[in-house]
Amino acid sequence: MASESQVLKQRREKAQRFREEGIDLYPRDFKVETTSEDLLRRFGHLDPRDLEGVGEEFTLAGRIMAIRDFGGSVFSHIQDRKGRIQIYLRRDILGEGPFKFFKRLDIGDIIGVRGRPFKTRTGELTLEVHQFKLLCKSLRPLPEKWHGLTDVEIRYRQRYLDLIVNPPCRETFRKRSLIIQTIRKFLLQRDFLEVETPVMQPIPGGAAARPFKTYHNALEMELYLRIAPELYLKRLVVGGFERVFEIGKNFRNEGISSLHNPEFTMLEFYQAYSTYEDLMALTEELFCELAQKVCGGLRISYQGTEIDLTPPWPRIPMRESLLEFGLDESVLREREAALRKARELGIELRGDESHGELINALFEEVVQPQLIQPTFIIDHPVEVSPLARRKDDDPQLVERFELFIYGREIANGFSELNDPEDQRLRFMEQLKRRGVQQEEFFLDEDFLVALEYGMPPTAGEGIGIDRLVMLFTDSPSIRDVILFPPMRKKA
RNA sequence: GGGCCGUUAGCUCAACCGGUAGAGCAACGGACUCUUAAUCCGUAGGUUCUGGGUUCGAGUCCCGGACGGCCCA
Repeated sequence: MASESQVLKQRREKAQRFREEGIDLYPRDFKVETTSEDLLRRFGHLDPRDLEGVGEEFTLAGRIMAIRDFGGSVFSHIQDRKGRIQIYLRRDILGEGPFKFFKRLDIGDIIGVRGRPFKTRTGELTLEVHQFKLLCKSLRPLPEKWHGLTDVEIRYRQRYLDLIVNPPCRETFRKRSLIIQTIRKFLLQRDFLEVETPVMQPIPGGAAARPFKTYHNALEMELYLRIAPELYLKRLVVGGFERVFEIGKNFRNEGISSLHNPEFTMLEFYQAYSTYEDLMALTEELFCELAQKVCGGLRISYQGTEIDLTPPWPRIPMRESLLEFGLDESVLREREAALRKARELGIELRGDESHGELINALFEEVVQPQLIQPTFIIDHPVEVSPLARRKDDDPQLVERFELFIYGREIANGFSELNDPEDQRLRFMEQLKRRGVQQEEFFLDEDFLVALEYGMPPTAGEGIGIDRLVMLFTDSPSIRDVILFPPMRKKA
């Protein structure tokens, strides 16, 4: 660094003086007995007088977040993983030397304290410090204390600062963890087996997306970061793991937006001897449990809109949904009418789309944005669902559902296609449709072989965890629920 | 990829029509033994994102670039 700011220089000089005085700025192994939250829970409700009877001392540690110096006494707040607690230091309790030393500490330093809880005149539970120890010297000033840190660029690039000074940020990521734990428990309780399948795949399948490419030197082969775990999880169902799930990262080499991140976390689960109807019911159950645990009820607020998760949620066939939202019946009957309508709406098209693809495009344009309350759209065209089982009474449609909330796709599931012949046909059709413009040409023969050994009738589902967390934490952008979103290199 | 907006002290933000770049917090020195945005007195702190251009003079106007945000494809 060419020119260091004044504040940084002062801090380094101070640290240097401490070192010269023989003070260890980074000592090891300070044992903590309790947390701010624990003390507040145990003593916060007590009467000041009753508290005087508590002679016990407690040891905890945290980062100094505020200092109010009164000369002979100092109030300060320290922050640990559970929250903040006020501490109180007095010259006549600590003695001249230690008291003076404390006054030389900075906001941002980490200290360990031991003392007795009491209540101040204003009723705040406070630790009267009898001993303290510097545990880590901070060399940089923290962002300002009451505006906090608002610069989004710094919040993403230096997430640790966001976490230190912005409580809602900590809350969001705690909730993210709680959501994942709740999902895991929910599935384990239902006898699902948690598995891990390859992230690096020779043939990226299970979705339509551009993959990231990499190369393995020893194997001398090109590998792709997975765009979905689907085909591997179904191999496991063939293998007899009748209920499996995986929570992990998928990677799609596509644009970034408030709803899209190149790496994102996905839950996929597969349940044999089930249908998409079973999974819709299971999804309702799962979301209810999540809403209760994370938000305390089934009515949640997202970006100022109330979302009511009370089941059952409407199940609307995709074709019917088009009529419901004002499209003419002719778009369902004739491909030409659908194409005309799509053009009229300004949907970008190649022109050779199948009728089913057009219907799906019309749905996404016209209906999807209006699905604010939880809604299952079911029975998609077969052309946009190459891995789903056809409906027995209409082979042009499949047993599939997508869950939409706030106009966003949150979950996608279907009765799995387990007829290897049909699967091969469907793959071929996909390739025919996309192969021309896509340089990479994939057909997962190994997966087809697995299906030929026989996969029981199975239903499977994927849920985008990041979007789920956005919903339950009222976060407007996917970057708010990803600890370290990707950023261009700083200039 | 396109459009719009933003980037000024460590942080949050000002700066009129182009005329010496300022405040609060943080920091530094001092006073103060129940404060919590503590208070009071004093001090210091700037490559105004970057590179060009216009001008007597640019944080401000023009052009290029970087990074970020929002919207669109």
